[in-house]
Amino acid sequence: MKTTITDVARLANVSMKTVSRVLNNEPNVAKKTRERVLSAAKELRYSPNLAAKGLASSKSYLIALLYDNPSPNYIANIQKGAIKACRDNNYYLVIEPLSMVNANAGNEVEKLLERLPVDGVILTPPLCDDKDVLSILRSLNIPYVPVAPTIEINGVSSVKMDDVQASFEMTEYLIKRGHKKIGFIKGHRGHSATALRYKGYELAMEKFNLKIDKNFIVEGDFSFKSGVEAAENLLGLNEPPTAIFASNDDMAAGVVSVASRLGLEVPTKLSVGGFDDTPLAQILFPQLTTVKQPIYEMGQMAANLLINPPAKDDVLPSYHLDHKLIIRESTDNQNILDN
Amino acid sequence: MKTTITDVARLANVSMKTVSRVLNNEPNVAKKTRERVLSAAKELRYSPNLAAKGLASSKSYLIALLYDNPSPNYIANIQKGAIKACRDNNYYLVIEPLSMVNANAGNEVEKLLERLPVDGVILTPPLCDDKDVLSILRSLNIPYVPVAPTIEINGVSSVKMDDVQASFEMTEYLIKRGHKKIGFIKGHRGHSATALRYKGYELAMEKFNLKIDKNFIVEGDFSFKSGVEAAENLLGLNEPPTAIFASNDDMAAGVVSVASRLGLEVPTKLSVGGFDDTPLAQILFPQLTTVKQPIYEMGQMAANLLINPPAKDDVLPSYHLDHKLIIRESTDNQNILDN
DNA sequence: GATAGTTATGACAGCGCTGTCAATGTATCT
DNA sequence: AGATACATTGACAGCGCTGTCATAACTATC
Repeated sequence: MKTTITDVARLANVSMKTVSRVLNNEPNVAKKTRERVLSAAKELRYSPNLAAKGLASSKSYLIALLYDNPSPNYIANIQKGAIKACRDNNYYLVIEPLSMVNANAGNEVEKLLERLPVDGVILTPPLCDDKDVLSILRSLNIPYVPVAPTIEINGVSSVKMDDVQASFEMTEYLIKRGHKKIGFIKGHRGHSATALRYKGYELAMEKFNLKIDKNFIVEGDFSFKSGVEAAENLLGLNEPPTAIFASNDDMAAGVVSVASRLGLEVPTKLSVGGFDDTPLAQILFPQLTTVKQPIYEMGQMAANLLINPPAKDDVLPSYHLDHKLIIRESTDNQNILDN
Repeated sequence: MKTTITDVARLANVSMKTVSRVLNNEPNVAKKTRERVLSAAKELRYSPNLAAKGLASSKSYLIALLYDNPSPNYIANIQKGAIKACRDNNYYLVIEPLSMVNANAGNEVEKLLERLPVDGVILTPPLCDDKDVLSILRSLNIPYVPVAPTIEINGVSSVKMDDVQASFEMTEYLIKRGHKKIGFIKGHRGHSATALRYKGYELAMEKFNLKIDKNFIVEGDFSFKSGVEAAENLLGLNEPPTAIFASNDDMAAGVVSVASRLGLEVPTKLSVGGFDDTPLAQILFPQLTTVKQPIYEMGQMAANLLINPPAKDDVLPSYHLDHKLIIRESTDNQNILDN
């Protein structure tokens, strides 16, 4: 039979309430008492019943992760991060994939959350910018943290990375490797990262006084196929770029595949940079130089913000987490410098 | 304020218990009463409090998904399936990634489940074959369903697919397309699917009286790299195969990449078959003919078995779910037939 | 119309915990 | 020492629901 708080109380010779105090790290318990309770709990292998705690305290110890993101890799990492934070705090993560296709994501969320009284919600893109979902959450009075949102919301902290800076670094890296003619493949128009990543490229080019050739900027849509088309476009130019920076790995993979077809060896004849550090980046030959987003960390931070909310009177900033430039085999400079 | 069962009872002019009966589809409620309660509940937008239900009924309405699988794609699909089943039954899914690396997965599971009294656990490979985990589950008396387990457990139903049959079908398909010299790349030795998939290949070859050239069977380990090596091996033979069936998509991708490097056009000069239908299969050029595992369905079935367990006196079979041969661009027969 | 059998309903306790508030113990200050 | 503050503890109700069991309202039977 499951041991209850009463058992522990009896063994430690204190009241239930005191046990509860100890187990929840409440103040005002004598050191000796605390130890006695702790050892009793340990001896009985006591662990509290979540439902009972939840009922009594009207907390659920549950965090929900809402997402509608086609990338399993992204989700998996967010989940891992969020789980980490939950474990560290004896919370649990429930996940709820949503599809915004049928356009009533708001409704779905409402039904879900009315039944399951979670203590907080993590919102991933593109859900974090969905007005319906946001207003439901507000009306239900459920705390939430948007991950990488496009729009900032007053009084709500969010977690994000610095796409501009990351993109800047990749471009700068290519430049420092000797490249001057750097093609850039933009992402999907609708996606907020698209503009930011291009901005970073622009800034780096400007900083090093490299003029941006209009022909070197091609529009993609984050798909492999669009990468292929963009690469054909870029590499078919009279004076093709010596490096191509694609705004995500899938498109970079497309570039690599075109280069291979054209007999253009990567990285000796063409450097290729990606973005995201998807598993693909390591599967590819050569392995892709890319930017690792702090996805895991964002998940962790988001859950943490929900579990241990900053005091109300604090500012509620957006937390920027660190990305990382991952240098692999698809970028190099040998030939460029020799030319 | 949240509406409670008492509010509904008052509005419908019945007792709480009757409301409870109606809402849980218990028998012995007069039709009129039922309708009255239902409309009252609807009017008040009532939805039950899970914690309270759980406490009173000692059920949690929570299913846990335990996994330690490196493939985000696999996990994402299992999750989606399990969530579907949960939603249909007003259950929720909590996920718990585990790492067996530190070898005390059993311990971790125990701690987790002592605290969170879930109603059932879904186990994915390789966790579903971990003796420690299984024995913990049994001792905690928590129902569980293994997904694609290697070993059968008495009295426990599991869900799986028929790897042998799937592999047979792929091989048969290649044969019917005119191929006689079919290379096979095996998977990782430790993985149970490895032997099964090879078995299917063997059976198909036998059925069509094709003898299996030892040189055509190469060992891989499910990684892209091993696919590359295997392909170099196979395509370097004096009389190379006209088709290569790799036991997963990553290795098949390796084959495609080697073929492309060797100027061997796929599928006109070489057909390539994969297994798993990962996202990679569609990213690749040409897109991969492969086998789609019923991952989603397995997740759904597993959750369903936990939520609505078959009567005890029923047999507890393993449920085999249907895979599907997905024919894309990497297999063809034109040239083969013309030769 | 009285009896038994069945169906429909409600009263009430209690699941295991925490919040509130009152009671006690201990330290500090005049 | 007595008063005041503060730290420590416990009694008790009640979170929102369901299980149990008693009761009421029917139906069927003779």
